[in-house]
Amino acid sequence: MRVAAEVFADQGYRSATIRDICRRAGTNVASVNYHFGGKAGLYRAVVQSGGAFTSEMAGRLAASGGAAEDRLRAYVEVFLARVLAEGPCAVHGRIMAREMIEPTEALDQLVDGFIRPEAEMLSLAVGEIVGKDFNREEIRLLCMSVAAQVVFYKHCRPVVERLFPDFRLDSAAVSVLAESIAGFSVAGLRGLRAGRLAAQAAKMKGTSGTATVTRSAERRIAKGRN
Amino acid sequence: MRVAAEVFADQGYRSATIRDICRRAGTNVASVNYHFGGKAGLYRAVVQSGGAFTSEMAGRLAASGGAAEDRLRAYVEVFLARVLAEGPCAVHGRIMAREMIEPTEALDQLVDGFIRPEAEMLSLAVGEIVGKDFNREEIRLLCMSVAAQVVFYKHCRPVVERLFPDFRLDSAAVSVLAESIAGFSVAGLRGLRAGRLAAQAAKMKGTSGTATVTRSAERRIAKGRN
DNA sequence: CGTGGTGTCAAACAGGTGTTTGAAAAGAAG
DNA sequence: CTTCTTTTCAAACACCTGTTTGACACCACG
Repeated sequence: MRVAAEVFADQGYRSATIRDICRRAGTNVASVNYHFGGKAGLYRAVVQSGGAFTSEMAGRLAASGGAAEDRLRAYVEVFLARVLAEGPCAVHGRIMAREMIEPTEALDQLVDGFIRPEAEMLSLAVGEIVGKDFNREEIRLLCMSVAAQVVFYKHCRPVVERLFPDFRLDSAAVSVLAESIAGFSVAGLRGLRAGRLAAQAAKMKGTSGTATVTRSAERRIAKGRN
Repeated sequence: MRVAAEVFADQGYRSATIRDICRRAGTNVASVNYHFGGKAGLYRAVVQSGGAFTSEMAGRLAASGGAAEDRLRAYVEVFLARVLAEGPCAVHGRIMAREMIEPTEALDQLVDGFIRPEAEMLSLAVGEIVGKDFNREEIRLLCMSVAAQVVFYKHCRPVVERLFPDFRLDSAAVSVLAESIAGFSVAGLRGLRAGRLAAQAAKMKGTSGTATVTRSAERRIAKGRN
């Protein structure tokens, strides 16, 4: 039921009431219990119904082909467009955002079915950009740094709107936003790769390395971490 | 009431029931209406009660003093520590996270009282790092990219835990996490600054700069720096 | 002792929740 | 048409929500 997806999307599973759903859908309250076995069954059906997104993502990412940086740019673009999409075709993204904050049993299947494959693609691209000198845990953190920038505008939109009332997210703004996120991320990954390479070169030579590396290394040490 | 803050923090305003709060607190259901005038009054009192955090943040940021990159690192560290803090002293952060997803009237005062001053500090640091060639809107986006990486681990923790079951967030992990976020961000901001400078230099020389050209120029710069 | 104010409590209230029920309607098969 | 299954519907059910109520205990003060 489309209206059920809509209501679940912007009210959350707990706050949504089947009476509201049925009133909007023009049907009876008892019908959902008859066809789905209850509110939970309806929700499960809604969650499982949205499955045309991963293929779209995979398609665009596969089409963009070769260069890792282009794949990352495509990832940010597609991911952001889906997450910020308006209208009825965005309910799946909104439900997923809801699930992240108020997890139900549906989150597990959502993670395994949608999020994990995308994380895999992102991880490959990030790994290529930073090079072989980063281990799996480091790459994992960097992937989350990239993905975080996208979901931020989904999860913190109320705060952003209050903080910058003139900040609008029309389709043009989404484009420059995607470019900003992708540019920042690519620059960060490249910079980290360069820094790691320089640090390794310095270690091999036994010298103290370039100015840039020395600064961040000194900072790490002088920090006196507790 | 501390237990009220606790319950509000991990149940949300709507799902939390005053009966549950009062049962845990060992008091009567009517007392909250007597003292606070209702559930909303209790919540307002709880939200306003947590006000010792901004000063701590401001103190550490002021103490770290001069270099913009150090201030950014301090920002990430303090922000992340607060956001991921466990125990009773973290309820304010958790409530703020809740407010971002399910905004109530309390969000406005939360934004003006806590978030805006921190955003101001972050904006200053980011502006210094990227240099004068970025306008307010660009810097704003970059600030959100930095902050996004921190709040990500708050908002998407359920997803992260399901995606990487071995990913633990003890205090040691938080330290390396902060270092990863800060390092990635600083590298990104530095890279963007270098790219912008190179693009401007190219434009002054009369060469036409499309996005592709700019990107390759960034690449040249990033490689040339080491 | 009495008195008024203050805080606490169990009970009740009015409204909303998901679910169940039993009857009525619609449709398919003989 | 009859019979059977499938679907729809209004009403009721049991439970939970925030709030109100009126009685009861406490306590300083006169």
